[in-house]
Amino acid sequence: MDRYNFKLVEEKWQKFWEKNQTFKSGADKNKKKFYCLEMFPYPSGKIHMGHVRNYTIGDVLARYKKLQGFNVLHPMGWDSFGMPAENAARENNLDPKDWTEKNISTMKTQLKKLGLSIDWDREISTCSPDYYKHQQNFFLELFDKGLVYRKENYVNWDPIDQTVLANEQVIDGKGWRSGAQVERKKLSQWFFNISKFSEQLLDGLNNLSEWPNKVKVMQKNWIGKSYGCEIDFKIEGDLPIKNIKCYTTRPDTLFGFSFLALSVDHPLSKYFEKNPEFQNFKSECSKTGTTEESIAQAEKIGFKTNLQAINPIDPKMKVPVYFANFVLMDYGFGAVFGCPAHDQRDFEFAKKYKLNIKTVVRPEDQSDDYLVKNAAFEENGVMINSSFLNGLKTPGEAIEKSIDYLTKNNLGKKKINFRLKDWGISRQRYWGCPIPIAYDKSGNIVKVPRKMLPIKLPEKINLNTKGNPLDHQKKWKEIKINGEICILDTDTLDTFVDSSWYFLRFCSPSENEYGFDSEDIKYWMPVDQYIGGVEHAILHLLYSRFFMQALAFKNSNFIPTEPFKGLFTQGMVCHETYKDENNNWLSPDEVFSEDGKNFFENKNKQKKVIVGPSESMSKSKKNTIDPERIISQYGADSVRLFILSDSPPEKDVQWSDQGMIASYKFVQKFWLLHQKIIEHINKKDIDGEDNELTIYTNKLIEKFTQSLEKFNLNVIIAYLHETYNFLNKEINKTKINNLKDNYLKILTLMFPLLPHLVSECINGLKISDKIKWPSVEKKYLEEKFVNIVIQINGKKKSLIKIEKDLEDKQLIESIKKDTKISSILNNKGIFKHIIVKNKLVNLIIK
RNA sequence: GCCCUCGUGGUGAAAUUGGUAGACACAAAGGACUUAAAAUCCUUGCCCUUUUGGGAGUGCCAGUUCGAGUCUGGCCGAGGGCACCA
Repeated sequence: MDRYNFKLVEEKWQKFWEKNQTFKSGADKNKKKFYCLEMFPYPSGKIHMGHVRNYTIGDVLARYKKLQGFNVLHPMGWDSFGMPAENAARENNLDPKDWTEKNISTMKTQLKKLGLSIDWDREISTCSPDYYKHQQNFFLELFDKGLVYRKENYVNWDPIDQTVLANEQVIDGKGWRSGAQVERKKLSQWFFNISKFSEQLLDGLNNLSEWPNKVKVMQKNWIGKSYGCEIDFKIEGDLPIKNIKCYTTRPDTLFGFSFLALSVDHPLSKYFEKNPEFQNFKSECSKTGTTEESIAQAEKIGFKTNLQAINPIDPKMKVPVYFANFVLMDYGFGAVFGCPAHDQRDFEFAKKYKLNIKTVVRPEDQSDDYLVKNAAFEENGVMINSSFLNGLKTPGEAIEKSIDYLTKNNLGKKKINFRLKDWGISRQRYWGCPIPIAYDKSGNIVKVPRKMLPIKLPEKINLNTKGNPLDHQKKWKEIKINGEICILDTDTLDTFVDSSWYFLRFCSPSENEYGFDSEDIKYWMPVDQYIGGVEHAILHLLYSRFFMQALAFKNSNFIPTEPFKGLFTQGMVCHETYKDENNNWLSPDEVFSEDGKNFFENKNKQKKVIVGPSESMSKSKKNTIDPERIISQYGADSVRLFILSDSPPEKDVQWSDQGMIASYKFVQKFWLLHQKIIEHINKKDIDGEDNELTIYTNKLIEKFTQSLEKFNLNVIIAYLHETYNFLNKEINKTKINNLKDNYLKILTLMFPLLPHLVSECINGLKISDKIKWPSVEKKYLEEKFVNIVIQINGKKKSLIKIEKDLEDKQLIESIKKDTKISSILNNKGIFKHIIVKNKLVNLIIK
């Protein structure tokens, strides 16, 4: 018998698929389609195990759907703009383009070795001008629709590197590279008006029945719809401002009003600019940075003004006005009405500045003289000390009545607010899509005419400059528009813009005039199954949903839909972490163990290794396993099998060398079994039908298909082992007349998981027709005998095999004859019995 | 602090959705084959019993039910998300 040579076989079939264009999506638009998409990778250098898992899951699905007769679109591309290229280029004095292209070529070769069923003719790369020229066009389209605007916004500013930092580049309030204290700085930047679609984006979630609930909840919280009220406060003091608008969700607690707090960026702050104490306070606030973490940890501080705010609902009540660090300018109106008794944050502020704390809500089980003492009371309750609201339940009645009152007296109105902020898309970086906007001599915005697109990035420029590299490109910046010299915007677009429409581009990757062809979109969209990491649960997925809305806005040819009908978020690949005595990370290759418990360094076998917890594979912790090495050692099929076998795909999976070897052995074992089966088939001397094998096969088809539909890929691999065990045991007893048919069906089930091995096996069956996903023949699922569990008082006591569909009386009689049961019954009377047809009988005895 | 998810053998996990708990696999121990090793195959798995057999058992405590890993309430633990959002 031959050993299975995965190297030869895998190479052979990969060549075969390529030559026959097996994975090219069909042009026939009358056929049922299936769009299977995995999140496209950032070309960081080499593929990692996370990619292997992600793309294997997608590949199993794509191959399965293809066998079911769907016209499958399964493309791949590169999310190739972004900071790593720029950083790597700067460090090694390279060009980001060269670096990126080299990585793409490496990773493409690696992905091909995995045997993925990808239509490579549709490959796209976001850093290619062929791609981003359409994106620049979309930018202008949205600009014309009024969905893009320019606004001053705060950024994390590194004063040493003279650059803007992303939130994750700020560590403990300091720049990751320079270590300088990060400042808040105002910059004029471009924004997409995503908040305009808050309502649609929230509503749309209800239709996404094939999305994980977790992701929908995260998006819902992110959008953050709240029901409340907008209130006008009159201001007394020596300033020309006489009114301040506030947003609140608790207008019922207005009688507990104790201070008004403003953001330091509130328009009113301009009257305090010259006050040195206010300046101090403001810079104190700005030191906290813009990261959420730092804001959350900051102490609540305030700056008292000489102003007073009047309670609209009780004009005799006048309270001080403060500036406070906990009030954000971009939510509500940058002003908060403080009610310390019923808001913990206000409570802490009031304690610190010794402000009045008036209780206006009591718990339902307390009397009207209830007083708030150590913490704010934020629960449901009953109104007290609140004039016409007294005795009402809150929230509910009391909120309704207070809004009614404010509306009738023209003091405020009902308002729905969203937490979702507009999407800032300007990045002060080189390696991104240039913004197709220029400025004339007077600084006015000038759109770059469409026929001048794309605005290409300048190549081979010096990146070792301070600030934004494009700023230094004097020649590039100058552009003649309608005869006038203008200066291009030197910012580039957030790379999330690139990935917000790439799934549309895959439908028409070579369309030249526009980003996509509307006929193609109508056929292929939405993506039937999108697969990727849960880390993109909010931003990428929300932005993509927004992009569909924005394209459809004021465009009757484009119907707004959800881009991703089904979403699957796979878990990460984890590995134990290792450190040496000096606390340096060690890679799995650098350690060894004889007993699996004690680990030592390879270099110096005396040195003990500290084994840390298993964490998701990352270069920084050195706990990675290189897929390329594993593929060349064990073959693509074995790796695919292992990466899916140990855990459900939505959960994290533990890398295990033993598990990997076991998968490899399975492939080898199966090949031996295959040869035995072929030998058997060729005997042609045992007559008759083999019902047992046919029944087994049909049961398998049923449960295999069900589990596959539910993405229980680890379970179908268990069935695979079961099937191997069954065939291996039964093969010599099997009659061969229908062996070939059943075996082909079994191989077809296995094909999506182990495409190379199975292709080779099917080849050995000498079958000329194309294989199809097998369907269940119901008649083989019906059995004459069933196993019935016998319980006594709810506890399992025995199991009998008996004819199906017996009458209750007959069944009970047969059960009484069972030796175990009769000995337990011992002539005791049966008090009651419960029968679950063909499954279980529960006898109740005293 | 709020929201979500999850707790099953030594390990990764199954369980037709309220009906045989631990399928399948990894690891371990014992055995078979072998001159030996590797490879392969078989058996075992918590407690009591020599065996036949019996019992406990799905984080903990209650409840619903003929019957609970699955449903309800409370508690404990782990993971993830959000957070001065007014």
